[in-house]
Amino acid sequence: MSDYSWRVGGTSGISDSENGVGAVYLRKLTSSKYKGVVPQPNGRWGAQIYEKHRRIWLGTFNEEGEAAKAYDVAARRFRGHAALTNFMVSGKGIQDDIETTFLNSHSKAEIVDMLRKHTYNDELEQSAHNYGSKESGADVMESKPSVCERVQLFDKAVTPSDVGKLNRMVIPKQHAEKHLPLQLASSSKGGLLNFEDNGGKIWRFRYSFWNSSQSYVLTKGWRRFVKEKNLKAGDIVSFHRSTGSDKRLFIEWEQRDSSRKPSMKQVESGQMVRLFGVNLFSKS
DNA sequence: CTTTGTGTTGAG
DNA sequence: TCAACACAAAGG
Repeated sequence: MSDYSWRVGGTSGISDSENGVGAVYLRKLTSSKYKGVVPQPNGRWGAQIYEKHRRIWLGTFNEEGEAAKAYDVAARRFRGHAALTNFMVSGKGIQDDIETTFLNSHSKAEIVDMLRKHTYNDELEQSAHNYGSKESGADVMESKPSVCERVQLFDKAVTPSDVGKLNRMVIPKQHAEKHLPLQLASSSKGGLLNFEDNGGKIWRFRYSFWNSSQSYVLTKGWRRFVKEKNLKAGDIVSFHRSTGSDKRLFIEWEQRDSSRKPSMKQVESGQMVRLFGVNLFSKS
């Protein structure tokens, strides 16, 4: 399938030579008709997506279409359900299908890693199977606790004070009143709310309204989260809620920009064991 | 050796 | 943000 074709109208000279130096493949490769797909010199296809001025390589594929699908998956994970893709249908309603759930349950790094290793479909299928059998007992969530249908409530780029000495995070009133009615918390356990992170770990925060500043805040428990995740001002904290009748809450986070080398700090701070060998956001 | 995927640039 | 291009690094 080495469809090593040249671009239409391109120069025909084919210096097939392999002279030690210099002699390069100066022929133009046929560009792909798919978004996020680039031709490789050997006739295969590479997939890539950009974020924050950086290219994130999604791997190489034999078939152009496979590369395009890889891009689609990444686009969905990086840019949301409405992202422009090659094949997927761009819907805008509630995102509650299996694949969306799967994507929401994995970090960008994990998804990219699966794409590069060509294991995405297997993982997704595995997840789907798991999901289907979740009706039996009461301990099914054991293996993959973070996998369940969820919808995003809101994101917030944490401010310096959110990660500073005040040991609290302000929840924008607009979002608090719409998604986190104070009553929800106070009624249960004295203002305590439980959030589950990607690793399935439960974080309990005190949630209350401060009259002095007329703002909704997460207080007790927040500092621990900031410390363990090594949150820095500008990082994004994302809140989700399960779509089912059980009102489970989820909290995720991601760094503001990848220029601040991630791996080391995250690893050192404990947690974050799910970073893969691949240095997704760094150069060689 | 072959192939990847990064460095880089310039267009949109 | 995006793909084209060249090629050094990575892989076998």
